[in-house]
Amino acid sequence: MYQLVSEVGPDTVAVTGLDAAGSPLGLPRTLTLREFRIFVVDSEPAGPRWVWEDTARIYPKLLRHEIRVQRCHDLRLCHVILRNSALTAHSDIGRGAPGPFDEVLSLDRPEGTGPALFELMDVGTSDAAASTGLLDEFLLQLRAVSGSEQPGRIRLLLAAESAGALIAAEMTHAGLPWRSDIHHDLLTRELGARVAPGTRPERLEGLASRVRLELGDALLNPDSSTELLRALQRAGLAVTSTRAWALKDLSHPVIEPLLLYKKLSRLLTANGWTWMEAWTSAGRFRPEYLPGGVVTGRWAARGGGALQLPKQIRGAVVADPGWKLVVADAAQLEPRILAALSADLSMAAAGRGTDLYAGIVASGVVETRDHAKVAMLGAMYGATTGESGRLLPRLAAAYPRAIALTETAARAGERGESVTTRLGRSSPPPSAAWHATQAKAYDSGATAGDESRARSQARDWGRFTRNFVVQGSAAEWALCWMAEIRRELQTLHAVRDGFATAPHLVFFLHDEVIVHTPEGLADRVESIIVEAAATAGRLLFGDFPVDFMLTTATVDNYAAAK
DNA sequence: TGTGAACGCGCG
DNA sequence: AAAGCGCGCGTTCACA
Repeated sequence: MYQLVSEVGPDTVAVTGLDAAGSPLGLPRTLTLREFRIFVVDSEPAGPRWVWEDTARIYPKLLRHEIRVQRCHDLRLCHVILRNSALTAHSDIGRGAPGPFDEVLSLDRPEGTGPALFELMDVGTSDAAASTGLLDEFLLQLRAVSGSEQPGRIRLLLAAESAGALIAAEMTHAGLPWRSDIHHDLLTRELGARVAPGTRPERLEGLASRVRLELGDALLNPDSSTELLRALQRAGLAVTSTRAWALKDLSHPVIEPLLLYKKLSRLLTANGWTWMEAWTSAGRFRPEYLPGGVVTGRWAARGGGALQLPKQIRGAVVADPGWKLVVADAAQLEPRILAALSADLSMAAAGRGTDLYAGIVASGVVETRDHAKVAMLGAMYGATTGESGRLLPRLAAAYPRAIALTETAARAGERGESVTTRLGRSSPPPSAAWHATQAKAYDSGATAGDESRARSQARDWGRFTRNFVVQGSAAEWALCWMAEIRRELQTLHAVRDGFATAPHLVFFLHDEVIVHTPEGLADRVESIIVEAAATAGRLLFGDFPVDFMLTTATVDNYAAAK
């Protein structure tokens, strides 16, 4: 049922079989990684769940030893969920004093460095003690789940979160196919020939000179927002910021070269040659993903800006010869999630078999797709002004259940309460400073300033909780989608096949995945991805009739996907 | 010389 | 004045 794995040395693990209740079936066995590899291959047909402290810490090492597992339970990630979830608030984990699992150790330490959690547990460092520390935590987690009001949901969430951790490590291991030669050519074409770091390539320097000339300031550093703002104001432009959107509609000869300078300067500093050498090697981009890195349950990434990969350079993501990239993104994911969360049949119907925003237009709610989109985003983000604010009443009239859900979440946040996603991830409580500001507004001596500060801060938190429910539930859908894709991809090839021969996930961006696959399997991969979206919808929302539509493309390079 | 805030911009 | 959510990262700039 379960196999509890603890690291007891650089190349050894202790493994203990557990029954469904978490009771040990024997004593821990200490195995070298070579032995463990054989053990895993022999055990996998029985479908065990491998329980360990921290996937980000142990699994990269296993992958380097060609060890892959189907399922795991990540104690670190699951602890965070159970500790905060309203569904397990009455469990020992929910109520207990902070322990070693409340430290966010692995977020700050690269893989394989620093002590394992059990070493901080003050239980001794023998193999048995290491296993005992993890087992105690696992038992607490099992009890928290079984004692929850919604054990099915929280159990699915823990499984999905853990699957995500496996996928993240596997994606880093496999890497995103990257053609440095194409990247280099693109940089050279856009910026000019490569020059030493700290200096500007020819084309960029030319643009900087034009900006200086048009603003009559020969010493201006266009990278300094302070200097730039003063120079723009001296030139007679009524601006208070140098952001591109604030400049784009102004009529002045400096604007065109300045906006181009900003665009290219960003390319150079964020994804130029320095980035290429730091983050790509041997034809792969290997970012480090951080599952659970965002409070809502979205992933974050560290180094290389994996989740900000600009469209500008996606042409460098190219399938290997004889392979294809299957790119899929969930169309209008968050509004569909909102429709299902709120059981709003009208909104679900608007998205059935079609672009959801187009469906809103077809229902006569608003006139254009752009209006439908800006109104929906405004409803989910809490916009009150501008076009979005003006359109909101029409949306509320057409989709009262959906809009009521967002409003209810916002009001809860304004009162300082937490909100919970579909599967049971709860928002963090506001800080002590937040409560202090609220309390101050109710003091007898409160000033108008105290009151408006408190109101504004309450609304800020309301916008956060309003969005938390939708963004967090969408993240859960995406994790289930990806876990299903991963599981089904493995039916396409023998279990022993590695990343060099079998289709595998190589990229994930909130509501979008890329699978790298041998050309001949691309059609079947695409079907798997589409079917997995429907499965994820059923896992979260049962029979509620909401479509999760995808845009899919089988391409040679990522830029061709959109 | 190091540190952290502010700014700006990339992604969803 | 405030102003729609969530992130990471590079640069500048003020300050210890």
